[in-house]
Amino acid sequence: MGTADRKAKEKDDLKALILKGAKKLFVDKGVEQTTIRSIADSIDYSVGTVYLHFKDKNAILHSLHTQGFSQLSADFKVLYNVNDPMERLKALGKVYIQFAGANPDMYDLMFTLKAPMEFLDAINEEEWNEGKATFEVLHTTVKQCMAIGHFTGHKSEPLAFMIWSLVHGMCSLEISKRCTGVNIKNPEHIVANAYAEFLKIIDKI
Amino acid sequence: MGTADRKAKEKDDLKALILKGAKKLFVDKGVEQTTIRSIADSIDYSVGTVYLHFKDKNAILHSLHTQGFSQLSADFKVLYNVNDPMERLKALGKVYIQFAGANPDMYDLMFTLKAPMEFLDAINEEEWNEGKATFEVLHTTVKQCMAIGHFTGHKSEPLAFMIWSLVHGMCSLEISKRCTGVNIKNPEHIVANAYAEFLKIIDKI
DNA sequence: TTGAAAAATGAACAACGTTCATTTACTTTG
DNA sequence: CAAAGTAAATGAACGTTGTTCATTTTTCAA
Repeated sequence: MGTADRKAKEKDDLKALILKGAKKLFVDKGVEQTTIRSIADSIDYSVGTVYLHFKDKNAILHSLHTQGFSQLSADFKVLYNVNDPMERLKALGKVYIQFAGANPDMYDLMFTLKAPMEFLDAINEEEWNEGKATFEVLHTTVKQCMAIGHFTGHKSEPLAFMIWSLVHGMCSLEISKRCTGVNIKNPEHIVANAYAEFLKIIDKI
Repeated sequence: MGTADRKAKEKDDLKALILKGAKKLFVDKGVEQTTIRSIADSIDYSVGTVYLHFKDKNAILHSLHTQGFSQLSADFKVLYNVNDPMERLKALGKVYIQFAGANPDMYDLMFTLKAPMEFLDAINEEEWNEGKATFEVLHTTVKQCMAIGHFTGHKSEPLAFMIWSLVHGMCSLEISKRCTGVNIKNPEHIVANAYAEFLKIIDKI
């Protein structure tokens, strides 16, 4: 059935078009400006059409969140060239921080906002594949560091989670504007400076 | 003028009553259920009356956020008994994590949600006094640790921020449900286990 | 008692996510 | 080719939300 195939393609195309409009609005204006109506308007379709392709707004935000992880994975590609696991670990954090700084709304969606997780709950999905894959990159690197003699006396998984928390925490505090107004001397460099302290530490342990 | 004083007191009383209703709703049902209407209903006043005492919803949420910091400060009081700064630093993180675990919505409001910061922006307030005071507790403790020979080669402020980020990051990931579904072996203990790794580290550096 | 000032009200507004009866477009069939 | 049937698209309508403000009610000094 050629027509059925074409129909299926058109359906996929429209779904992609909706996501494209949603992504542009999201990146340009942020989450709260990304309404179903504004998405529909931006691609010259009605609100009802959006709901023919997405169960609800959480489904759209989950798709955007998945796109964000694709982008982060792409950013991680430069790490393939770094053979020394310790150097790769250091670079990993740096790339992560750069991603968060360059895409604060997307970062929020990926790691803070409830919408993507609510979508997973709604479809009875236990696993968070995007997060799992990303954590695995870090965890693997930590294990490789340990294999060549670093971090003795530590457990790889909690240590990896600690490192994730450390870097996530900095990004989170910055994005939610908790760094300014706290009497920090150079608030604009505090994340970089704090990360530098972390780098000193992992060379010592 | 006795009547004027009484009027002022009644005004303050009603403001406190609104906050009390808001707090109960916030703690019991979470942020999104804490609507102006539900607050007004819970104390048998109309929506308009709420707006006579608070500029907008952000003002209410900012007041609740301040109450949260009062509670956190109270929780910190047990630390006064801990004389050794290193032990106090370790206990500080523990109390912080316990607070976040016991009051996830309040923690979110204090350290993640935009509302309280938007309120400060709206009244042209540059400083975030609640956050500043809390960070100062940590920063002071870190400086005291350094004064007795720990953390040599580190800068107190970025290091303190790094520690804050580390602990905040763990709480944030847990509250936003980013720990489960990531294939971590004991997700229910990951925060405690990761904090244990941190404790090992600060003893080494 | 009265009238001005203060306090409280709740209907109304715009914007949101969401639904669904209706209309439009397309495909298949006789 | 026309008619019937199916799929796609529509947008008005619903219930909530934060917010406003003309109106009503209450308070209190004169």
